[in-house]
Amino acid sequence: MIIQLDMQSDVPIYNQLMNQIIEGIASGSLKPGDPLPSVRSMASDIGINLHTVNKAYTLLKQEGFIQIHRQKGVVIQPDTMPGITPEYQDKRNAYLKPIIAEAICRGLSEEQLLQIVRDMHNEITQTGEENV
Amino acid sequence: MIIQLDMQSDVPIYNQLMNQIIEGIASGSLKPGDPLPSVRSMASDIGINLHTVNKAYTLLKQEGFIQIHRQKGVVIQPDTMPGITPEYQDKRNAYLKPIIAEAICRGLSEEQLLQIVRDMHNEITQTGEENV
DNA sequence: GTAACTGTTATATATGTAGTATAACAGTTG
DNA sequence: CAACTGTTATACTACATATATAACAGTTAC
Repeated sequence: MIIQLDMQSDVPIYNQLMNQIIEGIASGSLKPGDPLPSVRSMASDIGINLHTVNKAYTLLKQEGFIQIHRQKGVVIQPDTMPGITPEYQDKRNAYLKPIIAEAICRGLSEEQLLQIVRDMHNEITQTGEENV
Repeated sequence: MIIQLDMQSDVPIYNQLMNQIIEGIASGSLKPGDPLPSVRSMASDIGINLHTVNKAYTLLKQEGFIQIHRQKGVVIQPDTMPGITPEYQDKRNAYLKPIIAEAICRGLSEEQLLQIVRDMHNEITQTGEENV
């Protein structure tokens, strides 16, 4: 699990970290039950503070993507991954709508937009295949 | 042009305002050359500060969605709308990737995801038709 | 038992962004 | 001249981000 952070980005570090772990799960490079580094080692590995990692882990735990045990440490959700909740749908649509609206303004056709989503979907699901 | 703001949202007000104007353009309820309220009247209409509106307008101007004239006031871009720039593509993909990754984790199939995009695309482009 | 690790909590600080408030300037319009 | 326009400057509050240091409670290995 290689974490790449952009310190110049307007996206908060804890958010980038969350996204990369979620992308790791989506790609299959992180499988249910797989361990994640401790907050301290992850923090020193990527050169950030302990609390920033802890914030990302805590939020991922709240959303159900990981489990945190005193004994086993932090592991990718081994049981059932979080499903399609109404809160998730609302949040997803809220984030998706402005992106689609801007794409329309800039002249992207519906089919072009769908192709971008297809490409990105394949890019994610095929990335992890090599690492199996 | 009815602006609906969510003061409890984690999305900044100036950002919500930008998004709604962009959605207005995408839906066709705001057409090239259409005037927008002055920063002061828009601010008092929706009950926020002058500078928050000004920030949204200034950013929309920088991206090319509106024009600001001393004489005519603020109008929707009457000439060519901003196109598909490399910066836009990078930003769009950066925002799109985490959404798709989370959808995959939560068990959405590629086709389900595409259908959501189709639905939202139609929802936006058909909303404005009534207001023509 | 002690040492080294785990997540967790508390506190403090620095920095940047968001939002408001007030004021003024320069240009346009009626 | 009066009333509007966008624009700029300044000041302030509030909050989020990120770091730093420290401690606590539990687990694991020697």
